[in-house]
Amino acid sequence: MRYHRVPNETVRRLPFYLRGLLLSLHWGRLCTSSQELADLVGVRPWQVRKDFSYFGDFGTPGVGYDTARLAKEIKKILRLDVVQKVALVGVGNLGSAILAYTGFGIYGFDIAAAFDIDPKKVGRKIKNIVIEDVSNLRALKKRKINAAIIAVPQESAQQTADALVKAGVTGILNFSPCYITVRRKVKVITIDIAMDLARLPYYMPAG
Amino acid sequence: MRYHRVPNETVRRLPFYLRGLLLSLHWGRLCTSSQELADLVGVRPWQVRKDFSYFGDFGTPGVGYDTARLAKEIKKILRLDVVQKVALVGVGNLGSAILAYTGFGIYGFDIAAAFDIDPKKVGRKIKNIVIEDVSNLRALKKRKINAAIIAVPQESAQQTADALVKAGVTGILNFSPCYITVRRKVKVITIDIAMDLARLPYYMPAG
DNA sequence: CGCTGTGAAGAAGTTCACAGCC
DNA sequence: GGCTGTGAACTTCTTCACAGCG
Repeated sequence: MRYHRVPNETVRRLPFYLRGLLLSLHWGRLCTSSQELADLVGVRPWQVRKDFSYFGDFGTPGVGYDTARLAKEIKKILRLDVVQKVALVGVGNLGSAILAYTGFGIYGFDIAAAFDIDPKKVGRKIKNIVIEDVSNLRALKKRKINAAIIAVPQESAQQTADALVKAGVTGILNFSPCYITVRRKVKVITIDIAMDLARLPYYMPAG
Repeated sequence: MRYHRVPNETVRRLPFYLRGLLLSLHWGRLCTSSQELADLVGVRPWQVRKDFSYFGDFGTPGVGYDTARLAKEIKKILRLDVVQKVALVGVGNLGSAILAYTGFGIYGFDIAAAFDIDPKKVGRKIKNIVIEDVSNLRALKKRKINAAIIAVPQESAQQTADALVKAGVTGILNFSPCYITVRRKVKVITIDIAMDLARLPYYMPAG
């Protein structure tokens, strides 16, 4: 199985497995079976085994997976074994919430800089980070930041992305409700909150 | 094609099409072709046509789709043609940002109530909404609210979901980084920001 | 001609069932 | 006996290619 292409869906599930394993580890479980891990993340055991099989033989038959080792392996696969510096662009309501969020740390992310276009915000300090003017984006490469979170209004999302790519950013998490085009080699993941909410009623029984 | 099961992926794309159509409408386009719409949302034209074909013949050969009509049809399919009342539980950083967000309106959502467990927050007013104590969740059914957004800390997410389901909620948008179990018939969509960020480095060229 | 709608072909992802190891 | 790893079957989704209508 080792030589197959890894499905995108498998990659999407890896962070979920990691979360489950860290939880399992936190509970003191030295060993975690595919069944236990599956229950923790809401999938089926064979899916778990199949997913891991793309990367190697991590488990021990009759026993399960070494919790700590598997967590480490997944971190390596996802390249979360080194600290990933991230820039935040747009410190409005959502941007501020992201800055205040402490959940990124366990995955090795460090929000190392924050930018805004509003002169009233520039210079203010949130969580030890001084908000800079967006013109400073140019210097991102020098600061070894190559991922960014976009939390600006929709109408400036594309130009923000363009500036980021120009500054050497190769990964973007976009919270603006719009489709962003970038050159191949740059990965954009868009989270559109309203869009996810919008498909909820479809699945809800009539009321 | 009309009698086939609708793929989940198609349902996931419908809100994107709706966003594109509303944009097209905003630009005064009476007619939108599958090619134009595809460009607006980042898919291929045949995907657009196939997706719509599950629901009916909305287009005119040689011309395209009547922009306003198609938007209306999608709203009907997604049940966004009636106002959907939504409750927000957890008015922390993220919850406040969601309350302040104005992007839900165009899809017919009305955040009609907000709840928190912190007595210091209860009674405060944000955007014309008075924050209530979580014990008031019980009355949701009477208030005809059957969808909710969970923005509470991870450790209270499951119990919040349980309380919501008990109160008659059948659709939940969950922002807590954890897997929530509910009985069949209740739809949960989870947005885990850190999880989406966590798969970004995998796709980024080494740096 | 241009653009839609769709069966059929192809690709991608999931589930099964069981061999094999502890 | 228990649990992993995986080819093969199956299901789901995407893409193609083109008939058919305006």
